[in-house]
Amino acid sequence: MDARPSLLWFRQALRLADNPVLEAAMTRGGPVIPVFILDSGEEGEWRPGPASSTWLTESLTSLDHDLRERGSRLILRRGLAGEALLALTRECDARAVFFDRRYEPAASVSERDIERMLITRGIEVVSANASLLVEPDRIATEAGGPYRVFTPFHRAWQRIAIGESPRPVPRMMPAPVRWPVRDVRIEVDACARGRLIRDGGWKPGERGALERLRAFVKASLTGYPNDRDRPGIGGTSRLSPHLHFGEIGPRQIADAVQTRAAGSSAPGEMRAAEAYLRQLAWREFAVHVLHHHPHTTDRPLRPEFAAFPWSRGRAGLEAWKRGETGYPVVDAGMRELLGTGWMHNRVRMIAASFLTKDLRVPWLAGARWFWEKLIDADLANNTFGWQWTAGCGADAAPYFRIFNPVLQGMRYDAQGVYVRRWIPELSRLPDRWIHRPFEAPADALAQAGVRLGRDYPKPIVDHARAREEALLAIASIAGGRRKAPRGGRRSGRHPAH
DNA sequence: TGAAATGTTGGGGCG
DNA sequence: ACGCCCCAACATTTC
Repeated sequence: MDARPSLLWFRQALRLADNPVLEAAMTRGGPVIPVFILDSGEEGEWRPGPASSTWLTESLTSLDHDLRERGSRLILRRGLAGEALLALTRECDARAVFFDRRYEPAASVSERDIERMLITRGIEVVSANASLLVEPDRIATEAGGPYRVFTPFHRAWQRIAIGESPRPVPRMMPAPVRWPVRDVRIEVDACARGRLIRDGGWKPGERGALERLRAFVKASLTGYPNDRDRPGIGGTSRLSPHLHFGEIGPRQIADAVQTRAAGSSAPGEMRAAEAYLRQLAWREFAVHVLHHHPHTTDRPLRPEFAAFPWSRGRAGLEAWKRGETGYPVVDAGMRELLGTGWMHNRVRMIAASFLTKDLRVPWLAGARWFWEKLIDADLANNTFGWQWTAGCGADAAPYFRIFNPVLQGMRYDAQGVYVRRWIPELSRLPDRWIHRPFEAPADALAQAGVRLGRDYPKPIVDHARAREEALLAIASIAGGRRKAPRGGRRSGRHPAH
């Protein structure tokens, strides 16, 4: 057996259980030396923002801790990943480098370059998929191209993902190693826990991810189909940041969910499992689309949207960012984002629809704000979600699908639990008005202690009118095939206008 | 993974 | 008893 060490280059699979990269490295024999490299070049124009970086720091600390429990540790390096890996292979006399594949444009170009460079230097390179049930190149349409519609993608994905996905492998540990070099340094400092992490109740790292999965399967999976769209209820798994950094893998999640469903006689359990797995499919669809259309991080998938008449003003965007649009469910979401680095998915859709359609702010501006503030910021999912909402992406909602923030609020937060949590100044308003304080009679506002325009803003746009204008805007780029919407009346019943 | 406008239906009040 | 109207409820169409 070759006693020369292997480098285990952690990228977005920051875990020790069900990690095919670690498994491959350990199977190969010889010492395994774990390393993480902070290289902004891997991220291209989309460097992680402060929220995501905070999580990463915590996650690396956690991974290092887990490794140290068995006498190993995580080497951290800064700089170009290729150079750092080459230097480390020399310092350790490593013969091979193992890493987890990534699929974002910059990262996948980078890893190909690095692989080629290492091979020319005589280093063996092994990569593996640790992030997806189905990698983006494994699925193609009849015509051999990438999918652009979810439903057929989902069918194809299910055949592969559910049919042949092997059981996850248990937690593995690199054996204790006496480092052959002295100058490798761990720079992960035990920095103060970020406010977002603390206030959001998060626990970055593999242990936190597994706890979250177990709690979700036990307490919330059964109710998932009903509860997942209600932001006032903790009905979602909240695994998104853990998944993004690979503190847990989709195979572990699918296994836990299916095991639960198989062990139950209740028919609802199977339905719940399918509903949740479907969300994993959406996640992988986003990766599929970005992988095959790398320009979509900055440009619409549908080219006709390059001519869309976006609004130029900044005021709407700024009010949206602060959570001061005057539409409670939108503002609650934006404040949840600022306070915890996370936002319920239903509310993400509502808030994104409001920005791109009611305010007609370019989707990229919203995508950049989410990118900066989300602890689960993920290039494929963020890009996909924004283009989907804006109507310019894959399987996009037709542009005329415009969310009504009042109706959405009443439908999914009927008791106003979510709005009251994040907008306490409205908390004494009765349910009837909680999603439309601007329509509440004066005495109801007075009784609740709300002075509109002082305690809570008046709506910055009239939704009914904004909707008409958005429909006109889409008609203007539709090549004259679409007729302009009828009517165009103002609602006439809006106190703020 | 919409909303609003428009069309249809059927029960009940009422002359 | 009957036709007419109103309108809520639901379905369909359109944006």
